[in-house]
Amino acid sequence: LSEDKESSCSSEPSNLTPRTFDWMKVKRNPPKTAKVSELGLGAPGGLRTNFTTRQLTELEKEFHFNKYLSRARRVEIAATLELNETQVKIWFQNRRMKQKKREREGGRVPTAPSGCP
Amino acid sequence: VMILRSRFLDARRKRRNFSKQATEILNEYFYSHLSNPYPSEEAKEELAKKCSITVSQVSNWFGNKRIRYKKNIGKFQEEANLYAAKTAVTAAHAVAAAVQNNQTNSP
DNA sequence: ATTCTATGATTGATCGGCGG
DNA sequence: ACCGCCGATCAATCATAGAA
Repeated sequence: LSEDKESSCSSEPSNLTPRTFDWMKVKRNPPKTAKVSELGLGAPGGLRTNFTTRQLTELEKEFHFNKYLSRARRVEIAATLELNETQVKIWFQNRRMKQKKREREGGRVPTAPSGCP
Repeated sequence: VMILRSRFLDARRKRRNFSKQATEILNEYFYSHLSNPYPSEEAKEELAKKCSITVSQVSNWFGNKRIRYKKNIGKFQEEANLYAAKTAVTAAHAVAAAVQNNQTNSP
């Protein structure tokens, strides 16, 4: 069961070993959203739900109003958009991360190496 | 029908491939750290500077590289050997230089 | 010009850690 | 023990650039 972890620095470059390290074995558990066991639907478990434009628009509107959601508001939004509270919660988390990312390195081009014809 | 796919105006529409040397630098790091290709924030910043790209782009590159590498290790075998040899040569030169320097300094 | 593949970016959701 | 958040990452997908 236990595999060797890592061997620091290799002193021999002739190591053509296609060794498989732990990070290559990492597997994520399938999404818990919409499982087959609940309703007799053809929707297989473990699918990345595609948000509709309407849902995204509403979420975006709400985000502009509040960056963080209260429990009550979350329940409300989830019901309106037909989503789980978890999905709404996660959407807001990801949205906040996205916001921060854009603020940090938003308006800037590292350099302008390529010409502009 | 054609409705429902409007991820309209995503930034990914205009995508520019990284320069050859940037990809070179990123691959060198990736393959010389194949046992754990997860650069720290500091390392990402350094790579970003050397490649003239943003830290996010460095993160994207490693994210894509890791996933695609493990998805099909065989497809990257050549590339892996190529960079392994390259770093080996670099290391050899470094050692040679050190030896030379050592001899001229302390007889 | 058309088809297929390589690749950068996006994003819903997971993992591990932290604090309340 | 439970829950939400953060930061990083995963994994699947999108859309385009480039090769065939």
